[in-house]
Amino acid sequence: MRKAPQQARSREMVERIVTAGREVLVQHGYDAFSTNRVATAAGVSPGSLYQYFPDKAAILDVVIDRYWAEVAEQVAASLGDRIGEFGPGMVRATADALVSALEADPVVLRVVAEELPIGRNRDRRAALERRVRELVTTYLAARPGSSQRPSPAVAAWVVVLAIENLALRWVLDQPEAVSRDALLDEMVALVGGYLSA
Amino acid sequence: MRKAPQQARSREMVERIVTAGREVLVQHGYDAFSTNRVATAAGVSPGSLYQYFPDKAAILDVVIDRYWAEVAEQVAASLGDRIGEFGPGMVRATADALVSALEADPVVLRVVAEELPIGRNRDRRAALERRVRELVTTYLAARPGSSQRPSPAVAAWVVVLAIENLALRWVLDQPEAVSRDALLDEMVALVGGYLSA
DNA sequence: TCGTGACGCGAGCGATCACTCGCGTTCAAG
DNA sequence: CTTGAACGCGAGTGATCGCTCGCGTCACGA
Repeated sequence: MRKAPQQARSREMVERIVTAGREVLVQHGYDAFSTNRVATAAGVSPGSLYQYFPDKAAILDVVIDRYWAEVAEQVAASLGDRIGEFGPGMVRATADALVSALEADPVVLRVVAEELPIGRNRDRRAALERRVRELVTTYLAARPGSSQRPSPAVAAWVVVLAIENLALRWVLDQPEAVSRDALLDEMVALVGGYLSA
Repeated sequence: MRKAPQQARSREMVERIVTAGREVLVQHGYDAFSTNRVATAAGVSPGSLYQYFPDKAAILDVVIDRYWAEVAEQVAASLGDRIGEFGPGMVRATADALVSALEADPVVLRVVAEELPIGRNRDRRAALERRVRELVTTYLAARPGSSQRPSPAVAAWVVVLAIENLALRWVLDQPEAVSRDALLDEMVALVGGYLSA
């Protein structure tokens, strides 16, 4: 941010810009995400954009940050709530939370996950994964069936990446052969089978 | 393609354009992938590009197509060779083939998988996945430990997506905690544990 | 050898882009 | 009320973009 908005009207303007950025992204796609278009959609002059955002990418980053932060929040919350539980129910609940978070706004998800150059998401998604992975690591280290073959950290890496991709692709591709319940069943089987292999 | 090159020199020019496109993509990134730059890198005039390519995206598509087709070819070949075998060795060999294929040109992989709008890759990657998934489906349907809980098609979907993401992220992120052998071990454990869960 | 179509060229067009700057307006502190 | 800073504006700048077009060159069948 070039400078911090101090008055209420400027804070509202920044909000309008970010919201408009999200809308332009969803409705017109990444290629049409131009500063002039975002400014028009926000009902703001192009010059006003640059009062608080250093460049076009900064606007995009805020939009992406907000999306992934929201997803991370939901998953981490669900995971944190059940960190004491053990067994398949906990896996299922967490997977459910992830799928639900991704399902919440599939249009934004599609744009963010399929149309954007992934490099832009990389840091944010890495943060989401790291956060979840650490929770899973401590969970695995504490679970009863200890003396696991892979270290908790490695096992967490495997589980998180596998589940993440399954959830992402299920929401985006909606494979008709796999119902939502079936997806969760397979996730539980995948994780359970792996950890007790 | 706007029209097919008929003489030898024009076929060579198309080749130079595609090769130059790959180089521009690798060295300057997606944002700098402009027709003028590709033409300059190929030692060709901008006008000549449009004799055989309808637009900029077509050049990019050929570059991407070639990359994923190569990966798919290697994985499918390895999978086809061992379609009769059963047991963890087959899983490991196939995973090894995938990792090797991705390792072969990590620079192109990084650009293709991280910098490009994924929408461009989508069809090609979907083709790769479908091809592999079908092979895995027939493999699962024929394997001894039959009467599996999930249908072979669903199990193949799960296994392919999980392994694909693990391989991709391992090659791209090179997590120091996970050696190449350890990665393959975990993949075998993941698949084996899942299928016998 | 000649004619014809395939080929290759590159200046340049119109459009769009990210971004700036000078000016008028609004807010809030004193 | 005064005043200076924060704010918002939008025409405009220079650059770059994808792409075209008219012209000269070359390969090849007859």
